[in-house]
Amino acid sequence: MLIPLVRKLETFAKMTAEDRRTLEEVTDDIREFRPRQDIIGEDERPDHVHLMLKDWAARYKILPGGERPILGYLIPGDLCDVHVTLLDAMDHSITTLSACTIAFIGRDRIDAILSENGTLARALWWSTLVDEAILREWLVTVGHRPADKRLAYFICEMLLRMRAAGLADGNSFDLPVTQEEIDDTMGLSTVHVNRTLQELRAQGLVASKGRRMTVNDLERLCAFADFNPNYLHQQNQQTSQRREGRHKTGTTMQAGSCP
Amino acid sequence: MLIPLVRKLETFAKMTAEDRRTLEEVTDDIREFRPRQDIIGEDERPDHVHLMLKDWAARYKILPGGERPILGYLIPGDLCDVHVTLLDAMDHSITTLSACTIAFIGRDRIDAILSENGTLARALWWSTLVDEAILREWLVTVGHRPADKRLAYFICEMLLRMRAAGLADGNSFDLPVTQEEIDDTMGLSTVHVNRTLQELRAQGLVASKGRRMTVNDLERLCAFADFNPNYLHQQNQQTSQRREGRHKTGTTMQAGSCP
DNA sequence: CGCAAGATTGAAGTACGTCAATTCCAGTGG
DNA sequence: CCACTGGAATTGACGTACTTCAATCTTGCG
Repeated sequence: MLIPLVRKLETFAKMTAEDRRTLEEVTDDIREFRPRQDIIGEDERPDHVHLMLKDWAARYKILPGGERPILGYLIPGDLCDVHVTLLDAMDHSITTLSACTIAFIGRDRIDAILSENGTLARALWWSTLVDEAILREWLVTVGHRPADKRLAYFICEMLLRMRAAGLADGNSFDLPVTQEEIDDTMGLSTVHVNRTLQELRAQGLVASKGRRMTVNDLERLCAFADFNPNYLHQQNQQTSQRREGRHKTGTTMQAGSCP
Repeated sequence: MLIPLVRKLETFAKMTAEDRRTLEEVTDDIREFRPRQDIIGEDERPDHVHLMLKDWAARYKILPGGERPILGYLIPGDLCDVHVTLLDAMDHSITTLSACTIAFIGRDRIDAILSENGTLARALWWSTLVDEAILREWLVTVGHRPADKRLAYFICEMLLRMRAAGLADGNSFDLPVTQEEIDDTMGLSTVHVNRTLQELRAQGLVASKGRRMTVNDLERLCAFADFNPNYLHQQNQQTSQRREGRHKTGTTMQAGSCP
């Protein structure tokens, strides 16, 4: 269950057996969620932190006009807001997309880890910095790139993140997201997302059947999207992949080596 | 010099005299910057944290097409990335807008504060969470609101942040930003920013002469922009303003009370 | 006073949005 | 095994908020 989190943190620093045990001990409150069920709502004041174990969730806000911008996706291994408990209340909501498994970790237990285990504390802080970097890159993409590059960028990012969690199968991964959710994410209309996706398919950049997204040529897709993966800070990714020998396919494209 | 930082942190928790002294001791490396001078560039690996003391700076990236999206503004009292030193390298750059005064704080000194002073550590973490919340709200605004609301939102936010730093004079504040920089921020063209600003002025919502921005009717501007200040997490702002008696004008509009 | 940066204006083009059907498809029940 | 159903994907026609290009005007400043 914890493999995605451990894999992700190993991108930053080697985890010892004890670190892993600490993480296991702390994730004993595991809950199941239905699709499209709120995990936490705006204005609530959480006393625990959520760790995604299976499937995807999304952060969102509701605008007065009824629109529902999506602010980020949480995939297995993502820990949501290590320090939310410092805030007065949530300024956004989090919902599941598909049926999800999520661990609830009490704030005291997180605080204990942060103060007692230097390696883990640093790794967790590192992951929050990466979350913020992702947010910045989304801002660039949504605000300054045309529709086709937005979608290409989104697919690149999610593939690399899923890889880092050990959940991609070479160049394809499960994308449990409707086109309507993609337009809430990228600030486009459903119609335009649909047509733009068709274009990407027509150019042979991606293929998708059902929820499965396959990137035919990651190098070309990255180039097309001006995707520079440095913001994901996966600098150790290549070595960690090599060490663990996870990938069957010998793709030339690895995180960190996009043009 | 430290008033903006202290004021800001007091939004979260009361600072003792010793906390203030700690902050003062740590800000002994003060440097002056020219307008539009890079403070730190993408791919650099900083070994210190920057604290804005005077005037504004901006985070930005450079796109292959030459565009220069702005990702955030740093105003006096803003501490940039308390934990950057954990990352391999900067994924964006920071530049001054006008002539700035900035304190450089070594990573060891920040780490010392974080491990030795609980109150300050919590306050600093709180401020990083607020930074992230601001980023999320920008994403909503840039991706999902029309041009006129984007600008209105931007002006609301900067006024409230400047107030929280004690740098607004009632409803007006110095906005050392050109229209071109606003369009790099909000993902619009210069021409459209210009026309939209004129519209806001024509509706009597704002007035600006030179670098001075004045909000004529904050309540109306907030309503127009669907501005909900909860994301700034200034919940104690009202009390702290009352306690310190900073404001001359008796504006009805305070952070936390937007409709 | 004069220069360069910034603000403003006009005209023409386009990427994207909206509305409204229609088709596709996974899951359910018979 | 097939028919049914509701959500999701797709398509077409049309409208518009925004962009681009290219001047011109204004302002801060040495």
